Amino acid sequence: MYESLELEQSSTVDRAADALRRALFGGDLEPGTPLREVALADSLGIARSTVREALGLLATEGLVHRIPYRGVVVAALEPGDVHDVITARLALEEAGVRAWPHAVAEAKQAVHEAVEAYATAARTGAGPGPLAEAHLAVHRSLVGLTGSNRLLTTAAALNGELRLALAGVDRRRGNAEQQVSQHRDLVRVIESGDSEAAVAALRAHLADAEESMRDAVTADRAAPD
Amino acid sequence: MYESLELEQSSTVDRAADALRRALFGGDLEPGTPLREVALADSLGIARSTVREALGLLATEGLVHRIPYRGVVVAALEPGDVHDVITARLALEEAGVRAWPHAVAEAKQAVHEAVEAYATAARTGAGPGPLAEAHLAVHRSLVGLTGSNRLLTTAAALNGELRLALAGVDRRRGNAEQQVSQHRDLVRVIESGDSEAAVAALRAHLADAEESMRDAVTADRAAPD
DNA sequence: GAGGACCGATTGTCGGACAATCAGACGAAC
DNA sequence: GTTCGTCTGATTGTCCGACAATCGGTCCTC
Repeated sequence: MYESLELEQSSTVDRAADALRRALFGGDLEPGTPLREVALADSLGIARSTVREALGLLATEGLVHRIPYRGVVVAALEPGDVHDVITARLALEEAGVRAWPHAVAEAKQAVHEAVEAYATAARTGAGPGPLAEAHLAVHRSLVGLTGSNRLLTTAAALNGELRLALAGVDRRRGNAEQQVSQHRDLVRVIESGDSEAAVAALRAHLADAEESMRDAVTADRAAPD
Repeated sequence: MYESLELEQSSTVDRAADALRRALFGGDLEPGTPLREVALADSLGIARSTVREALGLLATEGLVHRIPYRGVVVAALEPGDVHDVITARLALEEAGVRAWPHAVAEAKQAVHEAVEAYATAARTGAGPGPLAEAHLAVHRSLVGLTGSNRLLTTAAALNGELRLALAGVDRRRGNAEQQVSQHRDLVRVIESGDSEAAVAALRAHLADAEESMRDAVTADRAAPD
């Protein structure tokens, strides 16, 4: 009885980390901007040690970099990082695609739901942030096909690193509907059961994504408005 | 000039985390043992806040679990976790194996060196700890074939979770030489260029490993000597 | 202009303090 | 006898203030 009840407890560190994440994804902070501990502490109204812990969290997520005795700076996605992350994502999502035939029904269902959520987000004209989130949720659902929670969490971490840059890409392209149909096609190929074709489609899709993202990153670097 | 020079700076947190890791891998701590902050603090001769940060590190590595207001306990590898970790490792190493034809020469070289190091470790009768480390290094070198640093770090994290249990397996089996030759065969198949055969061999190898590890974990659970 | 000594700013670590929360014991009420 | 409230001790979460270590930059000397 009462199995569905749940009460999430929120520590101050978590709330601080959330606030910082929102600020990062909001795009107010340029990559390279230093995050001063004392300034954040009395800006958030919490102690410096708590800020430190929150920043440590973000650092392990790859959203910021901590340099000893120099402080924490907003992570900048180098072009080389884009390739690294995309390679990693390909490995994870390819594993998911290959696992489709043996995947549990819920995981398959989750893929469809993620695509539909992405479609409605695009149709209703959601902002760049939520749209990017819905997009990445589709890719995460592919990883979910493997059935490994650990792969899912690493996929989420990788997505976190990309979320900022990806919002820029969507803003730049603005062809959300086309993006959605491209993902619909991808899922259709996956469902067909032809693993090799599905992997090839995924590879092409991610190669395309890498190119767009690399352009976005270098553009940001050239003209950081 | 002087490119080879380097001076690693060690923070107190890192040294504390290392000490705790050694204690964990040393096997003195049973899974489920609570790690009290104040006790560790004056046992290590450092402040409690520093201990907290070090424990946070280990928690993100999955070596310990932190329960709010309850403390951190040594992580216990449930049988379900074994499957989860092995599935994740299979995804990563399979990606590496498939990348063999396009991998850079250094990465291929690293695989051979890892196997040789494993062989000498087995031949010279290294202890269970170093032997397990050499074993896992071989598998990590496979992930290195993908060329993605992020995949390598997640592989390292997954290996960390297994290191404890794996030492138990090697101790139990004691057929180190046979294990080495099995890995030699695996690498030979990978080198052959037949990706499908290589993946099949890897899958069989990991399935075998999963079984051994599951047995070891359940045995530890039944008789935690 | 190269090298060295200072300086302000920031982080890393420490120690102590207090509130929040937990597990367990104890006892009262039905 | 079970359930519930209360209490208590232990432990963690958070805060605060302090100081040493380290960094980047400036100035000064030669």
